[in-house]
Amino acid sequence: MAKNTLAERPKPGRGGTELAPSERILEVARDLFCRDGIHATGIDRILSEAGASKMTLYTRFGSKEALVREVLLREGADWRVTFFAAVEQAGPDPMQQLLEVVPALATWFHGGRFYGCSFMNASAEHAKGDPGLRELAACHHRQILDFLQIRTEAAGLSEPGLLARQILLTIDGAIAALMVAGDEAILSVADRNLRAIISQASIITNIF
Amino acid sequence: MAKNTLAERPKPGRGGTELAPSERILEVARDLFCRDGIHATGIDRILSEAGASKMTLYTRFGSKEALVREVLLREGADWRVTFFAAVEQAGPDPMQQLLEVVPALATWFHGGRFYGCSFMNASAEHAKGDPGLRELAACHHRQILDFLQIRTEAAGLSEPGLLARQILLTIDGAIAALMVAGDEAILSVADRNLRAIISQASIITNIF
DNA sequence: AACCGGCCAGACCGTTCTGTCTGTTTTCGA
DNA sequence: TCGAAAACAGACAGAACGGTCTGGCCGGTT
Repeated sequence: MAKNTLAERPKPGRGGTELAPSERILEVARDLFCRDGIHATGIDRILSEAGASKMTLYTRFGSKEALVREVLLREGADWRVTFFAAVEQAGPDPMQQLLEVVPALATWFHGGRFYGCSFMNASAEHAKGDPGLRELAACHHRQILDFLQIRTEAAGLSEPGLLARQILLTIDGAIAALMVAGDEAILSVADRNLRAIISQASIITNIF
Repeated sequence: MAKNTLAERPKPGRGGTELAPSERILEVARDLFCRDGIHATGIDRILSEAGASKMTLYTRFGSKEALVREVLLREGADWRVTFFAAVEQAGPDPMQQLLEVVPALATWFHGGRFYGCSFMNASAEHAKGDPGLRELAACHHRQILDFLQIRTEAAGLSEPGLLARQILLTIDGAIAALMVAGDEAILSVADRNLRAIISQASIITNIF
């Protein structure tokens, strides 16, 4: 009978906070997609770990593909919040904040939940050039770029837009290399690259 | 009847060169794995496009996983040959060769067969931290690093080992960003990063 | 008290996946 | 010319996949 199955249901919330089933699905899917890959993670596994049923998933999200999309949106948004906060933790000085970029990556990497950039990972395991995926990633990149450019402008560095893109490229490289190699030594190399790029923009500025 | 099926078999070689079935499997698998992803590419599709049979695949390679491994080895080796040749095409001067790194990436990108780094892609769609995959990627990276370091030493740049790693990180970032965004404008940003890094190493050298 | 929307359990469907196996045809060297 | 090896086609198995559907249990609303 199903009389006691619901009574034995795993407690949804720890410490008083109850998460809705669709929310648990989103959280579990995010973890599994990032850790093991999207195609390698089946619906059934997500649902069993989230303690949710298929109906909940398909009424709330519609399809696995739509779930992937929402997971990417959430993961990107959360990443930006965390990353931006870590950078701003360096203090009010924009230059100090820019130099905090690599330490912020280090914090992420050492946090134990580092599986690389979810947009890179998603792109890697889908047909290259997928327009929907490209759009999501472009939106994510655009917002990081804006955040960086505000700092490069405030720091009075030359060509702040270009410099922001240079810094973002350095971040991308560090994330990709960290995911593949899992070696934190890459971070010091990235830091050196970051400083070289910034100092180049500083030198040009100081000349004028 | 199967009397004429083999007679209608697609010609294996164009222009006189006949490839062995296992070779055709390897080539097709490489294309499909890189373009569409490993998990998204089924055995049957590889075999049908290669015009080979399952028995050939499983007697020669043993499993899909082993095929993936061989594909990665071959793809990495071929990439290095092509990339190194493109860099050396710049002439005998090591500094000129180092500056040719980004144009070499541009050639690859515009070649129409650009699907990003196969090691990054494979890592992205497998469990993060897979030791077999890490080893393959580390071997690939090591060989690129050696190639670069020979040039940074020959160019008389300071800390050539570190500089080689800085350049490789720049390459990784450019490849990752190119795969996700598909926008060649990234290449000019990468070129600027490369020059900043090299010029930093030059300045330090010239001081002493 | 009756009801209704949200959720769950799990059966079920058709498809696809990797991998095995049988039997036949081609190829090629002894 | 003959026989072994290689490669073929394709059926098959067992599992997993995404997705649909039924039926039942809840808690909150009226």
